[in-house]
Order: sequence, then C-alpha cells, then structure tokens
Amino acid sequence: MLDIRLLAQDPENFAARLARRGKGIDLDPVFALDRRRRELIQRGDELRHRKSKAEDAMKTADKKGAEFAAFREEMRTVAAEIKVLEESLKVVEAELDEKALYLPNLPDAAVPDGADADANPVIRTWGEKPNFDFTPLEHDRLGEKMGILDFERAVKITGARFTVYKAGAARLERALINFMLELHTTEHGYTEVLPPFMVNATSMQGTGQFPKFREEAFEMEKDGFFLVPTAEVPVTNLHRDEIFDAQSLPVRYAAYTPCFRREAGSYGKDTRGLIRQHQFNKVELVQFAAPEDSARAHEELTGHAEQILQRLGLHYRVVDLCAGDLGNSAARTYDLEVWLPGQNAYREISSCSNFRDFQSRRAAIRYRPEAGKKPVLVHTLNGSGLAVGRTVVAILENYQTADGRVRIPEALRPFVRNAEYILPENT
RNA sequence: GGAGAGGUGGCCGAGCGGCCGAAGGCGCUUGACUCGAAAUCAAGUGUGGGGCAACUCACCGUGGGUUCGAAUCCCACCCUCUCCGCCA
Repeated sequence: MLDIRLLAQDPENFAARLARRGKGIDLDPVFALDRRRRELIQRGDELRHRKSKAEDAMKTADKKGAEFAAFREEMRTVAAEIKVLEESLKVVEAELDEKALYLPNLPDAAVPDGADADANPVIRTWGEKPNFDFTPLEHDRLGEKMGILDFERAVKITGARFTVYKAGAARLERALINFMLELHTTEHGYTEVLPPFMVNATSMQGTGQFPKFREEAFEMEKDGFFLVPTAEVPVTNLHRDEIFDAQSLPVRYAAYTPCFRREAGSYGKDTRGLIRQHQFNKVELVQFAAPEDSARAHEELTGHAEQILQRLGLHYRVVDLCAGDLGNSAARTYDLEVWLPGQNAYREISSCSNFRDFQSRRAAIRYRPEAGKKPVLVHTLNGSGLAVGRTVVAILENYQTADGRVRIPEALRPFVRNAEYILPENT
C-alpha cells in the first residue's frame, strides 16, 4: 500500500512514477476520497469535542435539574448526528481502502524502462552452458523414462499440475531442501522458520496477495484459511503489528514451505513437467531491514540465492525486471534464470524483491530508530532461495548422462549418503 | 466434541457507568550520586488519525447494542488457557 498523504503532496510526480508500469492509473478518485475522509473526521471530531465538554458539565450538574435535562436532550441529537457521520466515514474509508489496496508499488528510480519481460536487461551471467555429445532430454521425458517422475498417476490421484516424485527424484528434492536451508542458516546468517502452511486473510492482505490476487489462492472456505502461495506470507506476517528495536535489524529468516497456487489464467502455459505446478516446494529468504539498508540488503539476498546455483554448478543469468514486468508489490526485482539444456532456454528459478515499505505499511511492521522516537516502517525483502522443483528440473536436464543416469552435483552428495548418480527406477 | 476461566499499555497486573488513555510494579530513556558500575533517588516513557499551529479525536480482543456518558452493563463473534473425550 502506498502512503496517500505522500501521494497527495505531489500527485503529478507519483502518477508519472506509477505510469512507468504501463497501466493507466487514475489517482484523482483516491485523492477525492481522501479529502472527503478528512472532512468527515474534522466534523466528527468537532461534534465529539462539544459532546465531551457537555458531558463533563453533566457529571457535576444536578441530575434532577432542568439544565441537566436540557443537556441530555441536546446530546441525544448530537450523538445521533455523530453516528450518521461515522457511518459515512466508514463507507468512505472502505472505498478508499479498496482503491488504495489495489494500487501497485512505485518502481524504484533504478528500475529499467520497458513494457514486458523481453525488455529485462541481463545484468550478469555465471557459468557456462554444458556441452552434450547427445541431445539432452527435457526433464519430464527424462523423469518418466527413468521412472522417477510420475505425471499420469498424479492426475489420477489429484489432477493436472500435480506430480508424484519417486525414488531418486524424491530423494533429490528432499536433499535440495536440506542443502539450501543448511547453507542459508550456517553461512548466510538466516534463522530457520517452519511456519504454518495455511494462513488467514489478514496475512494475505499484509503481504499484498489480497485483495487483488484472491483468485490465485486455494481457499479452505469452511475455516477461512488459505494455503500459502509462498513462505513470504507467513514469515513476513510473523512481525505484523510489531515494532522492532533498531539494533535487532536486519532480521533474516529462511523458511521451507510447499507453495500452492491456482495458476488461474495460465491455462495452456507450461502444461508439461514440473515447471508450473499447483503445489511445489520452495525455500524462501525473508529480510526486514532499515530503509537506508534495504538496497544493500537486496543485493546481498540476491547473492545468497545465487550461491545455491553456484554450488550446484548450474549456469544462470540475473535479469533486472523492467517497470512493465515488475510484480505488483515490488519496488525492484532481480530474477535468477537457470539454463535448461533440455528446453534450450533460461527459466526463472528465483525472484528476489525489495518491497520497501509497501508490505510493512499494510502489515504495520515498524522499528524504532532511536529509543523514545516515533516508530518508522521497515523495509521488507524476500527471494526464493530457491524454488526446489525447478532446481530438480535444472539438475535433471544439466546433469543427465548418455546412458540414462543423472550425476549428482558434489555439493549435494553429503545429503544423499555420497551417492554419485540418480539411477533409473524400474518398478 | 463437552464443561469452565480469561482477553487491559513492551511485559506483569488493578480497574465503583462519569474524576480512566487508564493505579501499581517491571522494563526502557534521561538526570543526580559514583573513578566507573550496581544499588538508590528524581523526571520521562503507548499507538494511530485530524490540524500550519495551539490543540483535538479515536483506540482497554472484534463487531453491534443500552445510556447524555461504557474498559466497566447486554448480545454475537474471534482467540487463548484448564479439565474431560477423541486423536498423529
């Protein structure tokens, strides 16, 4: 959520910055509602003030006297008037909220111009494309052939966009989760968190999923809970309505969770394989930082996610999302795109974003820069470190051998009893 | 699922329908004392909104209601805890 008061001070500037996202956003109705809101507050305060003064007098007045009776009659009508004002205020605030909660974040000044993903500049590349003396298979063909990924039976037991992992694939997924968490917690200074996999609607609003992207969430209608679309939601909301001490920042959390997404509107996209699933595993990095530190923290966090790819020896590139491709809540985002030789393409495997105060304003997450001073909104950041299913895809495609096995990267071997290869499973 | 208890400021904990934004304690900040620290003493210390400001309004789990007036009374809901049952 954006700061309406700030926006109202310099409407043209903010409108121009929002326009970089490419969608026409009309701020005038927001400002009009904000003005109306302040009007109602002022009139209400005035009446309440008059009423409380009268009540002070009534406290000591003779309860049976004529003066008391007169006051009582007058205040009765004032109370009714206040009630009417409060009701209109409630309506105006609901409308304003509705509008304000739908406004996207302001892109950082450093965000490159551009309309869509094609305009995202590549800012660095690590490693090289592996050479094959055979034609590498796509992971889903390979996984099926090896008998370690079962897409058909997943359809039977659940439906499309779900997968059953078996044997070497299941073990690989599990090893990757452990590998990632171990690295981030022991070398990068993150505290491990294992949060609930269902959250309430307030949490979803706090991080910006609601109200705009409600269609994307799996909902437990009966209980009012939602399956987490990413660990970002429960982990960022850990500190909702809290005030950090200055010295406790930055706070860093690493969390494994499965992620559940309805993928509404992506019918026909990536229908095969593990790339786009309704349920996938992810290790997420979340940071709470002081505003002046967040840009640096963003670079750092991105580097932490990159470390995973580097240790696994996977070639990737980093792209700087342009204004038109930036997610709704983000002020700046770097995507890590891993090379997939089977698909002959780079695919997103991590997205690292700085939300600045967009989420913290919604979720009221603040810190006190100095004892006795007013609390200030923190900046929140997060990034995948990494999407586990897509990492499995990358390993299968990059490390497949001519004889139908998959070599396991050195860094991962301690997590699989030093096995060197994933072997076919013939059951 | 059944029975009961309770939700008040960073924490603990009082609170008669008006004098309660809220006693007291702890914590924290500042000052005094000290070579320094501890102890002690003194003062200060919630959040948000409106207003250029003086100032003002709201907030005692949430939402309604009664009343001139509600932290305090009534209703509904949410949450927490204890006991019983069930259960990985």
